[in-house]
Amino acid sequence: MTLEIPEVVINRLPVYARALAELAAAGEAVISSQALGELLDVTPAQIRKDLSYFGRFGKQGRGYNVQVLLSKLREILGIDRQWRVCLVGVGRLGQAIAEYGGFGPQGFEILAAFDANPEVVGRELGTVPVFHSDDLDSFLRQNRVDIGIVAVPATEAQAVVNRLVGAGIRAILNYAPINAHVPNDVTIRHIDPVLAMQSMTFYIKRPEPSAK
Amino acid sequence: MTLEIPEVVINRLPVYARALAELAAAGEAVISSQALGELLDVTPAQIRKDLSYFGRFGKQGRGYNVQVLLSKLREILGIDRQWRVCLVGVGRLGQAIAEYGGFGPQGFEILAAFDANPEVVGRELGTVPVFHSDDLDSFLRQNRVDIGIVAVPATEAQAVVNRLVGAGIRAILNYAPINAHVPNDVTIRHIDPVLAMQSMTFYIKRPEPSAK
DNA sequence: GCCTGTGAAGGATTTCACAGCC
DNA sequence: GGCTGTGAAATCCTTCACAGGC
Repeated sequence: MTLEIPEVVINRLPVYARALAELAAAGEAVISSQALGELLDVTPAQIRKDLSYFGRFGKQGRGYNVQVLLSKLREILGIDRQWRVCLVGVGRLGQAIAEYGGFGPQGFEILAAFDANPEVVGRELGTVPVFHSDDLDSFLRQNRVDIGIVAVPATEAQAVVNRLVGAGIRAILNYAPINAHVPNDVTIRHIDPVLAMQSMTFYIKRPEPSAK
Repeated sequence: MTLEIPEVVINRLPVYARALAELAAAGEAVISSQALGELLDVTPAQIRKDLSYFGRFGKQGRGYNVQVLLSKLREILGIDRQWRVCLVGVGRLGQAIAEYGGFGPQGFEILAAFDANPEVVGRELGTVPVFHSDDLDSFLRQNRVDIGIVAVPATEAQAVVNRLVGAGIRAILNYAPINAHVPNDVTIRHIDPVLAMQSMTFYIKRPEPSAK
């Protein structure tokens, strides 16, 4: 039914939602695609087109009601509910993720973390208990987990992804510097600051010394 | 001269480079666009087209010499040299970034970090000295810094970006959850795990309970 | 008068398909 | 025979521009 919605569109919706949440917090009641576009460096036409995939949320002559549009977007994205997350890998990066305060308030609850290192197994990171990696599969069998976060070394990442996928997890946030393979029905996103840096240097490198 | 190269292409090159580095480390001498594409979930035609923006690096009938292509890509991207980086914001996230071992080996040297909190000013994070934010501008005047990393709270991020841009920095890696504005000649990349999570939930949310 | 929603146009990116070379 | 490099075709995405409602 719903004609295929481009992934680029889906990726922009959370940005819109975040801006709307800020506007709501600032007490703004209404915003036009023009004004929202200026806030986000996006053309107004793009915002309107993106939203039109999902319905008609604005009022001609007025714009969008901030609260209404925000709750529509939250519903569309599925961020109007609580999501259960597990974290695999409790090295420095994994610890930072577990103790990072940004997921909880957005509805992503990290239930448990897993690692093979006896130094961390049994500890708690903030409120996140750390279990042994061997217990990952049984944990996933006994608890509903929606999303997996992978923060293990590159060499182990594909194997961890495979275990998560095998246990039925359909969304993975991967911090390991590899291009992990997943089946079509699994969504994966990569967080890779080094790749981001490496694409920026292209633009700032001084023009070639000369023709060679 | 160089006809405009699409940004999507630039963003893929570091991925290719990383895979080639792994292949090189594994002792592979030659790879075809077909085989590289399978490794990376990219079509062979796309790899060939991407590379064709920059030259002719392959041999018909054989494929690409791994070492040669890798060093070409490193040169194209500008990751064949050392880049000087400063970090602004030494909260939990900033500390994790400073102590993260992934940048150094890729040629990104974090020279200094800045924060206003007296608890951290004067300390060292790994090998990174922490200075007071007030000293940021003078530091940037006295030292060549190519890239800024922003890890301050959302409320302060735009102001920090403005200071970096004002000091002549032309590439910024932003970890703050805002859409910072920069002039056209400045490149910015955003690292935002929450946005990544929020775009995945769209795909895993259960089908609507029913028609309403 | 202002601003949305949307077909249609335009532009960008990807894929095809094949000539040419190893 | 295998594989690159590349115009041309196909697809995808963005922007235009305007009818229609507030």
